[in-house]
Amino acid sequence: MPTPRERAREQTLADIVRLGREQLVRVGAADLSVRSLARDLGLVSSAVYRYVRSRDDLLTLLVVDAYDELGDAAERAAARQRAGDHRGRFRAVCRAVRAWAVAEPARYALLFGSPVPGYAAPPEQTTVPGTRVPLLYGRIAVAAYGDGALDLPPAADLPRGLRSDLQRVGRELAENVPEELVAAVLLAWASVFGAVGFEVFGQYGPLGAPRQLFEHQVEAIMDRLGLLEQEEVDL
Amino acid sequence: MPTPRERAREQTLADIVRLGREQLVRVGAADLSVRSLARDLGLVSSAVYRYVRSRDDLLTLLVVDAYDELGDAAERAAARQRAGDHRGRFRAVCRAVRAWAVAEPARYALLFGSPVPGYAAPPEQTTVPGTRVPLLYGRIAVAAYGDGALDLPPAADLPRGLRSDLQRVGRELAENVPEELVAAVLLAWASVFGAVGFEVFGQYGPLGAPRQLFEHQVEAIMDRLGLLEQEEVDL
DNA sequence: TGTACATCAGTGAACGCGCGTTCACTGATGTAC
DNA sequence: TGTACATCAGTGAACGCGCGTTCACTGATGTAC
Repeated sequence: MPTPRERAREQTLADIVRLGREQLVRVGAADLSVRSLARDLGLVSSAVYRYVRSRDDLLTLLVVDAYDELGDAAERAAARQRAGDHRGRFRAVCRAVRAWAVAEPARYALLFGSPVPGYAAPPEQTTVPGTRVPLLYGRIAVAAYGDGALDLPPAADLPRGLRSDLQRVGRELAENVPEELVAAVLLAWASVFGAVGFEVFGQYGPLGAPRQLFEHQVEAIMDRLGLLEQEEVDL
Repeated sequence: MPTPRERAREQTLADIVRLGREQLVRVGAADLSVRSLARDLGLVSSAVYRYVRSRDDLLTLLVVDAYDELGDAAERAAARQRAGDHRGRFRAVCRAVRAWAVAEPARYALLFGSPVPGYAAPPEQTTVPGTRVPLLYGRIAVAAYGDGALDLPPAADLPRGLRSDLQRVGRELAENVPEELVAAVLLAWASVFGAVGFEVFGQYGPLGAPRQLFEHQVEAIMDRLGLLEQEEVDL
């Protein structure tokens, strides 16, 4: 049973995240400021320090918040597809990622753009939310592999250091995940975010139909990952 | 025949770019400041305005400088390979891009990371240097296509808006460039920079062998672009 | 070739602004007897 | 149930800092006659 004081505290903390989010959208991570957040809250600047140890702490809060919102959107999108439709699930995740990024360019930039000068996200707080999307891609690929719906490229002979990296990541997904699967997923993941980043950060220049380009790219990425169409599997 | 005054002016302008570069490396684009650059130059802050109209102007100077250095490195790397070795040229460009990005993370971030808040690069100054690398990829693919060394995916039926985008880009490369080639190059380009960005901005987390991963990814990207090995072409 | 004038790099003061963080404090809320 | 004490959200002043840009100025360099 929370006391009124406790409820007020949680309310204020929620306000801090909400208004911090809005400020992020307005001015970007580098210009995010405790004082201006305090003004938005209707508090004196020093009061914010009752809730947040420092500006870096505030940034971490917003990083985790953003990763979680993106992760939620991606996982919800995947869950809306039939479990066996691996290609549909992969596609849905890509669309969710792009939609979130286009709707929230400033927060996308906080997560995947330049590091904020002088700030390093503390891994113990950001690693778990930050790996939700890549793990989701990995689980989709593993499920497809289990169903014979993933056509991996022939095993290349990889150098030792890389093998052990890929094995380590693979073990976080499931047992006996082939290294080539992990490598293929990492490339697909980087390709999706490369395409999204180029669109959000304006590298494509004045392209008329960015959504159509992305749709086409997602199909190509799935083809190249070896993710088969349903009918190909049924054969 | 330049007067001493003119030579001094050029010298100072060069110093501004050089010290601006160093400051970018130290503090990042968002914290780049006219006053601190003036201190590095041994000038009073207002003196910098004899050379640069504003802080945004200074940023543009550094953006162009960085695009040109990257473009030079990529073009030099390509030129060092045999003209007919398309795969070798593509690989060399990727390695040059990654090497530059790893050596110059702050300048890579300026070009490909989050937009600097409140700053928009003027297209009339940045478009030409900014498109050197993608055009280079495009030219390599076109040359390979001409030699029968590019195995394009089957032509998909693309929506109209996307077709015209791809045709427009294709026309900047050569005549009669198939749309699928342009689409494939755009994806390869985004994939390379997606992978480089993930490495430079730390999305891969503590990966032991990032260079080896990248090497492997470049081969996969070339395979998936349809860029054939030499021996495959000779057959 | 020498002189008068124009150009322009660099100065120093000033404008108005915002920042993160600390600290002693007040007064309302919560708790133990 | 009532009272004494402890907790803690929020205040207001202060610290020391840095920023972009303008402006009237000085004095050296460049140019036209």
